[in-house]
Amino acid sequence: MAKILPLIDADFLRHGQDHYLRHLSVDCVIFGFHENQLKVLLLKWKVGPWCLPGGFVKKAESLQDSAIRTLHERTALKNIFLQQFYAFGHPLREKGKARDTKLRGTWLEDRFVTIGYYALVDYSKVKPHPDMFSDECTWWDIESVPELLYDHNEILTKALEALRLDLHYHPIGYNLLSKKFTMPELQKLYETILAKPVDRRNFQKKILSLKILVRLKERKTGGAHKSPYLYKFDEAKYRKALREGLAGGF
Amino acid sequence: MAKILPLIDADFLRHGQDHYLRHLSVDCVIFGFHENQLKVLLLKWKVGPWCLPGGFVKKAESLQDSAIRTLHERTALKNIFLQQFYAFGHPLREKGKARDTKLRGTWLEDRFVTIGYYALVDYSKVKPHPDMFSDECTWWDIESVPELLYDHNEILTKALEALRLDLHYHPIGYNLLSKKFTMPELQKLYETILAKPVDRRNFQKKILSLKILVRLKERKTGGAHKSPYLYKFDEAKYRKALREGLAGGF
DNA sequence: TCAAAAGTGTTTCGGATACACCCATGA
DNA sequence: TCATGGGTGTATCCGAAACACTTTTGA
Repeated sequence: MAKILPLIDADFLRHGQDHYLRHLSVDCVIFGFHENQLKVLLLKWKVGPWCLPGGFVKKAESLQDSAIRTLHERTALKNIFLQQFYAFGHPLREKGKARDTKLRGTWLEDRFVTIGYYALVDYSKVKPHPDMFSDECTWWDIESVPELLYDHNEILTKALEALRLDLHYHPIGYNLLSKKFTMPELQKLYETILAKPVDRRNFQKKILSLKILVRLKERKTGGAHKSPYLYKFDEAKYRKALREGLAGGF
Repeated sequence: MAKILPLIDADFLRHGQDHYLRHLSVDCVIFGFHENQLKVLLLKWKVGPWCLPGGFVKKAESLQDSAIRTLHERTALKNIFLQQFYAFGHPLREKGKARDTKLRGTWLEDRFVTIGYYALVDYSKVKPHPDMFSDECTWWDIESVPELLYDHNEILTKALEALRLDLHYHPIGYNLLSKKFTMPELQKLYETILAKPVDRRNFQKKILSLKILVRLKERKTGGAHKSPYLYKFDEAKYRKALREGLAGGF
């Protein structure tokens, strides 16, 4: 569970349980990619540590819709790639929660089980949105994430593992990159997620063999060296690959 | 959510919410293997359809422990291989629940989100345990599972998909077979889970290359043909492979 | 003109697949 | 003795990995 404070007001504390499912929250690990760095969107309360953006589940809302809502509130994006990856339910996962006197006697004092979702978004399209109760909402490099609220570091780690596994079966990049991108950019994305280097030429061969990319006439200019081609995803084939998985894998 | 009726008594209906987390349940897809058939353990209420064995989450209990408890109640087994695979949270997933008048006005009338676990157990060691509220608790062939309660068919399907994926990264069989088993038995297990035939000789080479099996001196006698060797898992190497994953995959 | 990045091959290797032969067993 | 299933070995293929050369660009 995240975003207790951001959501807290008197009414929410008293009547939240009339609108939301008790004991249940959704946390979103929002991945972005910028300047050859994998990023994650974190939220900071006015008082307290950084945490994952999260929310609660309305009484007539699916888990997925709850995650979509949370995501929209933070990034103002719609049609985001979203994947459920794990449910965290250790009874003591919310370390330090009991000390929060504001919650005493409210439904938020209870133990929460949280459903983890990860999202892949286009960094350039996101205007991070702190709400009125939180100080900041910004991107962090994946390697330099600070100590987070509760078990959120663990959730983040698990999200990254899930993403790595999914990488082998699903085409990613469509969601993390701009519409047009270069092959080196896509390669760097894979390298960052997998946390290991990949041979430039073999990568190109493999990714092109998936037949989900279209090479454009344009090249990317402005770089200090030979200008690389721009590519975009073949939407139809990309969708098909998403549905059916990548035969070869990665 | 499953096992509403099996657990129902007046006290549970009235006071269940004092001991269990509301809106939250755990469902277990228990896989077994017998006579070259992948099986799943299903429960039948005295009134109503077949369903997955499930249970509720105690207030100070982890999701995993809740699943372990459920499993123990049905199979009397401990130390079971257990894997969380998905959380099912569609608000209308419990189709037909509203019609159940017994639940009216109780905490069970509410919508439930259920966490799906699958388990791999040694068929020969299980004595299926219907409790006093349920008629039957028996093994079903995976291909001939009947129409189940709520969205349990969907849950079962998803469990099977998860098992298939995990198969590539984790050594299974240790949990589904007896201590000693033959190579053809293990092969049939893989074939049933993957739902496709595998070449006998290539299978043997591959599985042996994983170095997690030990061939025993004994052979299995009584078959109508050449007696196959018996194998067992090398416990240490098996555990290592479970932790670190199978390099080659399957 | 030159260093660095990008485009486009070829070679090599290992694992996966396909396939063949012999052996043991109970009917 | 023979049909069937089980143990073991070899040839082949394909994708992955390793590697080389040329081209373009701004500094």
